[in-house]
Amino acid sequence: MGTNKQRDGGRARIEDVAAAANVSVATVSRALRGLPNVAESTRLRVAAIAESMDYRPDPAASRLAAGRSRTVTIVVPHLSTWYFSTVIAGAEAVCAEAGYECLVVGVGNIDECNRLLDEPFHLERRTDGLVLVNIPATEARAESLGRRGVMLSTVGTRTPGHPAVLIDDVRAGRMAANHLIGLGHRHIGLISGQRDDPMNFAVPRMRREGFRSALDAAGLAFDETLVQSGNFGIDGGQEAMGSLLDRSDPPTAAFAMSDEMAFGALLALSERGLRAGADVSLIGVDDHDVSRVVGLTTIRQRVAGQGAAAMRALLMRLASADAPAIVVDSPLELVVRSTTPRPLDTR
Amino acid sequence: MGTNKQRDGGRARIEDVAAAANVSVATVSRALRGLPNVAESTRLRVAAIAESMDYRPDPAASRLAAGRSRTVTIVVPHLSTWYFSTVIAGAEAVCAEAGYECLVVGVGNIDECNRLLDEPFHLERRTDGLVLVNIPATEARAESLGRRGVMLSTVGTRTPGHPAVLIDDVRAGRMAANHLIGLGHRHIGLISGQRDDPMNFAVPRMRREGFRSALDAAGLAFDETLVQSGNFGIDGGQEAMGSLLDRSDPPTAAFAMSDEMAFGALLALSERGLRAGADVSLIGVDDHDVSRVVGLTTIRQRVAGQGAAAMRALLMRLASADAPAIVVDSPLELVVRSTTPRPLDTR
DNA sequence: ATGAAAGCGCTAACAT
DNA sequence: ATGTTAGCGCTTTCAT
Repeated sequence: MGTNKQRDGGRARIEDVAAAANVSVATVSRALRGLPNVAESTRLRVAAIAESMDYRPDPAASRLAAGRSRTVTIVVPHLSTWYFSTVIAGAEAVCAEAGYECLVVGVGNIDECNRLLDEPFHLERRTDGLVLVNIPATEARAESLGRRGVMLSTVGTRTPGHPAVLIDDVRAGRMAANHLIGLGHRHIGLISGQRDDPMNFAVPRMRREGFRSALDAAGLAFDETLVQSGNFGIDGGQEAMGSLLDRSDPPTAAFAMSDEMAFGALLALSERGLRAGADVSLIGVDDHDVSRVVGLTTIRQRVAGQGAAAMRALLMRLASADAPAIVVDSPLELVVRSTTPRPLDTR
Repeated sequence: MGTNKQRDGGRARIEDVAAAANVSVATVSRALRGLPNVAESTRLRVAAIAESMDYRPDPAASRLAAGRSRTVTIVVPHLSTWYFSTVIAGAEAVCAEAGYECLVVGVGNIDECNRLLDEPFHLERRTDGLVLVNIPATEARAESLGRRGVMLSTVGTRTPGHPAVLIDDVRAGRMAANHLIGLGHRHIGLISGQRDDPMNFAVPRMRREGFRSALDAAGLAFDETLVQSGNFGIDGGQEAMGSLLDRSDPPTAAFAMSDEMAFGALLALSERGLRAGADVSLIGVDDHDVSRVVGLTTIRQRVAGQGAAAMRALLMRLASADAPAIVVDSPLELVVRSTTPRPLDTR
């Protein structure tokens, strides 16, 4: 009765399926992966038998033999931030759907981040592709990854030749400023991300540029001293808004570069007995889940959608290396809430 | 000159290191992994050479040969929720520290979840262990995983024989209720998670039990009609609080089982022109990042610490299968803010 | 369309 | 303390 090496306790191996189907392991491998040169009848029979034996290829074996891992890695600066966890959620869903595994790694600072990208040996053969979220990858680093067979896709940054999902940050700044200007504000504070944050310095710069261009267009002066920087979280916003409010001529409105910073700004206001909307108008960017709770006006972005789009672009390139490096411009939308009321003294 | 099989473009293999160090591959393997029976001098030399060649073991090869993957998987119901993403952040940090990879999978509903656990074939050989966050695993499922060599560790649920990180949910409910009672409230609403949510039905039940026991101890009646259930997010809290407020005799205070539910409750209040603290007192559970922004009194739990602890327990058991199945009781702390002011009419 | 067989790079059992 | 060698389970030429 031929060799019978099937293990009892263990799982079925390709060899067991091959024996049960009376074909070679090569045929099983081809049949199950939908490769050409397998008779349709054979493919069906093998698939049925594999199914009945509950066979799953061992990923480690398949990786070793094929040199690809069917795994992608999402790299984010912070895992627990609303923005990043929402991007991850969007990306992971797409990833799972496609049968890929999804590794996630948080890089606390720029050094960790560069170490990761500079020594692709850590990644090589371990992951087929990287989704970088707000992680700047120089062209050189990207190219070195590419040479080692690691595909790239980014959210919030752009590396020429690789797919990217972006928002128009300049426009975001302009939309926010225009909303405030339209409400009659002439003295507007800017709660900015740190310009020297190496992690994603471009975002603060661009949103600020948009902000400034809106002021220009409205014939308003851009006052450097009304710009306060901090980290992108609640603390950063709280401190920045604190500085603005403690001026002798505090602004009548402020644009915070993220909703979390705006939350911090709210805190700074209430510490001083001031109320958002009534005393100072406030607008953020993101549309954080909690923004509607505090009535924060914001520039909404589709965060989960961005993660999903970046992952989709990556998987497409994994499927065929010469798939185009799509660049997605993710939509923005002004959501008006109570922190930017219509001016009472108008009309 | 011996055989020279070293590839030029590719990465170094163990064989290349062995050749360069004039030892066998076995010795390299032992030396690099810190196994016994390697002369210290040899270990040092091999390590230096491996370092200089920038050698990293191919994880797939090592997995295939060793049968272990040095990968753990974190399973959560939702990836983007504050609670879950914070647990993940805590766990991932520990994981990275230990040189393990960290897979993350979100299971939308109980079916997906059971499918995952019931067909460990997906997991087997793919992951060494599972950190289940608020995912109930029956003893049978846990045992079947164990037989297949997948270790288990849980957060928020407990499976006998496996490490777990828990809070005392009964106590959380009691602490919250006692705080409100101490403030003079006698008519208290309960904004509860769904009792029939199969995902983690035990939590609502236990917090409710603690809530009830505090009422009992204070000689107050427990009014079923003051319990409103909803999902654990903002929506759920908003609807539940809405129902409570629309009663003819609305409660003077409410206990929401999560801060996000409490955020929803705040929304319900402001929709009706009421103010938290002034009109209705409110307490939550978690100490969400944003809670201090809205001045929410809450029962703080150390969420990232829970993820870290669960991961640590898992890694310990991975290191030696007979490490104890630690059960951690994670601390709780009342944080009083403005939604539960001292009663003005007292003293 | 199918099969045979040579690896993939490492670990672990056994030998020395 | 070190070396030899047989796999781990799959993919992929190369035959047929």
